[in-house]
Amino acid sequence: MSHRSFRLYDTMTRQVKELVPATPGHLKFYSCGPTVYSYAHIGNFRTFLTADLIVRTAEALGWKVDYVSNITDVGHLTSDDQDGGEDRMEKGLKSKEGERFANVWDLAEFYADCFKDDWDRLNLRRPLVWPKATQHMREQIAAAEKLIETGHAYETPTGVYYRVGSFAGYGKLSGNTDREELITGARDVVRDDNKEHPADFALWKKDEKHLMQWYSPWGWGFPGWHLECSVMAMAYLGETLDLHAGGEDLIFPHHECEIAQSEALTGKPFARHWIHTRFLQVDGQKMSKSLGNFFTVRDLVDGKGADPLAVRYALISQNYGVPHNFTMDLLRDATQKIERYRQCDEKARKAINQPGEANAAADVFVESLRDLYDEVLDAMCDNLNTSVALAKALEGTRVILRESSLDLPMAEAALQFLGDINYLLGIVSSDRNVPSASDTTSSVPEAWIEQKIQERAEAKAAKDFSRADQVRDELAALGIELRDTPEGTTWKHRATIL
RNA sequence: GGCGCCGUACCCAAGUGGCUAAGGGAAGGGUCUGCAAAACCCUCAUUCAGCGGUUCGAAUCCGCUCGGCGCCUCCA
Repeated sequence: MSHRSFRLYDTMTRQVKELVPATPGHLKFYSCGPTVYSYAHIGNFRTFLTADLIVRTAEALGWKVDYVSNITDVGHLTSDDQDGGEDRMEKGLKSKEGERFANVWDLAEFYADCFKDDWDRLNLRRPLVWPKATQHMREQIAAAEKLIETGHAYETPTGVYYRVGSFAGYGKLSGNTDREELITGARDVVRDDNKEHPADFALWKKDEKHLMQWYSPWGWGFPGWHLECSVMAMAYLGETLDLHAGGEDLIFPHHECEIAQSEALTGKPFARHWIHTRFLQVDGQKMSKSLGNFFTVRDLVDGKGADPLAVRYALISQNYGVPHNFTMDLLRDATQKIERYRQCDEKARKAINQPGEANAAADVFVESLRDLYDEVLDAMCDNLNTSVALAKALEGTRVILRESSLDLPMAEAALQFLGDINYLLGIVSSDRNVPSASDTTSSVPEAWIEQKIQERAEAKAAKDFSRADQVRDELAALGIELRDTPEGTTWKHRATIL
């Protein structure tokens, strides 16, 4: 459909290369999702937004996209050790936040639902499916059995382990190919003398006390963390994925182990292209609760009154391949941009219904918007260069807003442009009706606001400007911003982020 | 120790061998407005952390120095 090639950095080959689906124009894409033991934070969402932008770009190119993103609802141990690690679900349940849940299953379901709400609020495309690890236990057990049969895994008194030495390609993604180095690294956390090699990882853990357990050929227990993604990816997308994505921390060990398992199972490459999003920092430092720079979507939207689309804008404003620094300044900046798109959208919609007189500059206008959109798409195809894409898109808003009036062809071109930009970047309006800050923070009745505006209009008409300003200040104190336009005064809730 | 990234104006940031170093914010000036807000227009880096090298030519390639950061079996 398009002559454009979609170029993306590939972690495996360490270079930017064209993303080429096995079936041209049909992308099979798996993106690693969160473990739902708590609310997902904005760093998690930065990674999911990378996947979202890939889906959107591919679709803008006219591709069909089979997009799968999992939800990990099993609390894997924080180590493979039988006594050292703590289960993350269990930890979540024992935390203050977790006190309200009766068990880990309820906790997982609650946070999975929250996760989907936040996903919608940030206007991410929904995947074809959001498979859960607990729904694919049978396949995970079958995969472990097969790996034992083929000599890639072995059973011990504590579980089933993948024999890393049986897979020649182990380390090809991360570069961690030195077995001795792996021993050094593994020694810190993993002390299981039942394993043949310290780098061997668990496919199944025997544990009759675990809060989530299933019956297997090896007795009661639960699956290893890496197995679920191999199994779910293959269940929905086949043995070889076109693209597999995740956060940079997943390169090793998670994706390395997925490759080892999957390729040992099928004898085929697991994914043709790998992409990883660098971590999000906040105020120049790694997010952490102790530093007080740890934000969830709801912290920003419900807590600080941020516009969800502005959060989205801020998170995608830097290329996924370099660390991104999130700050309140950045969010404020993004809020302004989102507001400008809204204004643009309003102007275009108004002009469709009431077009201005024929404008001699219409041809130039239409052409420049078309050219700008092409540049935006080009930028996205160039390894998701969002900085350039957003800059070019913003130039489009200026083209639209500087015209005093739009004739019909211009209005149509403007709406087309905004629609295309929104389809590709998701920053103009949300695909779904989701609760926004103004819905949840508003305690002021609209009728009262309208009454105040009327009061101000009367004061203005009587040239009693001090009275008019007094009304405006009163509303401003409640977070309501007035804007006088030729058609009258409008109002909106001001984002309260400061 | 291993692997990797970054350092461009007051701030964010694109550009990675050659036309005038994108874009945004802030700031200053202007249009509009009763005044604002928003929007629009104009101005705003002879220079790309520092030093040295390669080249006809470098912010872009190479080396060194300084500064900041990430990952290395909990993690998006």
